[in-house]
Amino acid sequence: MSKQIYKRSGAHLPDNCRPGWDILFTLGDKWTGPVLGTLSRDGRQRFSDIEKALPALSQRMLTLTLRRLERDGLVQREIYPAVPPRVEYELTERGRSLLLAVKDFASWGFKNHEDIERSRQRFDAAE
Amino acid sequence: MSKQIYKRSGAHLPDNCRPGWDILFTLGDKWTGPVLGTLSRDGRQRFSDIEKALPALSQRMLTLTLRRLERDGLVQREIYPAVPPRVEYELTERGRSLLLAVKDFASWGFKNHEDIERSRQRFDAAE
DNA sequence: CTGGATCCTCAATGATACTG
DNA sequence: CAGTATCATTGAGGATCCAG
Repeated sequence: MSKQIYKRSGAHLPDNCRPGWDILFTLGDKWTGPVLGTLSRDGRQRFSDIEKALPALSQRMLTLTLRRLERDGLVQREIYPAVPPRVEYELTERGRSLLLAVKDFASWGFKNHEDIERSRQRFDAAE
Repeated sequence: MSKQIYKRSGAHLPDNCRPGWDILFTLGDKWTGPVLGTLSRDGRQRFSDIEKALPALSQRMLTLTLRRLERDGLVQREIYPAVPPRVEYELTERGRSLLLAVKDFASWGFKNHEDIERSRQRFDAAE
């Protein structure tokens, strides 16, 4: 058995939409977005570079997030045998294509986030 | 202060992408997708109808999920004063437009889920 | 430097009982 | 019927220490 690096899944989704929706469960966890974004913006880089780019992200969560992304074939990991170790990460073709798709989707968020904020404030004020 | 119905947030995201990405944190929780999908497919309906359509969803989580969606202005709630109570839910215009955007994005998932599955199996087998 | 192993906390979810 | 209140579970995420 492989080590469990992730328990969350889209298993509760109806069969007919699971293939499309369960990627949302990957993107929905806390650090997948920032890590993908960093790799997209700054290109191939080392573990410690990503760490520096995202100070709030703990070492442990960076490792886990990268493993999940590697497992899904969104990120490629390359190890340079040396002392001290040197490991570089880079988006795969699939990873880049995902980011393009997300970007289109994110534009909905940009267009609507102010309205949503107003909606939330109205709702909270009404209680 | 309003009752906390949700603690999760995109607060850790970089300022420049938070407006676009934090909707993913709403969609990323367990039941938002199924509930939106049900409302989209079956149209306006009662609390108990949604419950029946999603047997694995507990009453409590349905209530919470609907409140969050209502708070974001994605779902509208209408109460008919009567005994026994009758409450109907329906997607708002904003909710429908979100679903359209998700649909486009989900097509990436449909196109890639088999490759991702294979990638996962390879990764798990390699351990 | 990379990242595995442990322990700990708390938010998300589930289960159950109760009520206007 | 449509919730609310409570209690239990559990898994994501954080902190720290250790190792090749």
